[in-house]
Amino acid sequence: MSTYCKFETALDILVGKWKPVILLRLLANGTMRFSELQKSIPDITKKMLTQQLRELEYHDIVHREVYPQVPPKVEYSITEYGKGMTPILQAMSDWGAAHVAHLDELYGKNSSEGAFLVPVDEQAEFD
Amino acid sequence: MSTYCKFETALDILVGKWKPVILLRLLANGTMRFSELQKSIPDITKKMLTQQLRELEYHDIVHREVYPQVPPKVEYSITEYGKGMTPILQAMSDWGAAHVAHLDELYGKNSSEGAFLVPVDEQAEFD
DNA sequence: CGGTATCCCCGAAGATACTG
DNA sequence: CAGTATCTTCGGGGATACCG
Repeated sequence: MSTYCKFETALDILVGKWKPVILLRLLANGTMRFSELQKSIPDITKKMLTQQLRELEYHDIVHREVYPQVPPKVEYSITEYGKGMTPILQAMSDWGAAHVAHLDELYGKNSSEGAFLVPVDEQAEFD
Repeated sequence: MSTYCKFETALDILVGKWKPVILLRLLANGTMRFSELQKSIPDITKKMLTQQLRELEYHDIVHREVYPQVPPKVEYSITEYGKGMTPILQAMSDWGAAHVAHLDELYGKNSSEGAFLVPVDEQAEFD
């Protein structure tokens, strides 16, 4: 379990191809159904969405509310504890943005060629 | 290049199995030779060490100083720009530590069974 | 609708050997 | 000493099918 560095613990929560996106969606939209999440993240598979959500749930970052009815309905949201992450998330986001600028400065903007194909549509925060 | 989330940029720099450890070593010790780094991180291979260092160098986080002599001598250190990361690193570390406590609270300390086999030896900061 | 269960692939990381 | 070069392994993640 290589526990000689507590800050890798923080990383573990953000790592996994989809966790950042999921977190961002939930923070922006508040409460979302499984299918809403899936629609809002075009390329994710059910398997991945489920898996990442379960990990976030284990860490008490995401809350999973099951409505026992047919057809099933499951809603996800950020826990109160999870909201405590926002400052760090925000800090990382800000630093990331600044860093992109720094890289541009160092290597020139041409390095970001065809990027921004994704239209920035509905990102409420942390872009 | 999936650039719809600038904070993944921040993650990229910390991700990679060894980047956190390397960063911590360099922050703690200031300037280190390649071999010093390798010795201080027992399980890393030359290949991995080189690769991760190069990526950090590209991002202007780590400085690489080559002394043209035989046998070669190469020293690595954190750049001034790189030092600007410390607040976030510190924040993540703190949050990580708190989170470990939170998990203990939720699931009990027994979940950390055999951990801490590594003797905590020389971690100057961010533990 | 909100998931599991399987199978499979590819790229990150390990092992080993060689070099200026 | 500080790396490359090459080969191999391993598991995260994708595709697809099925289920309560």
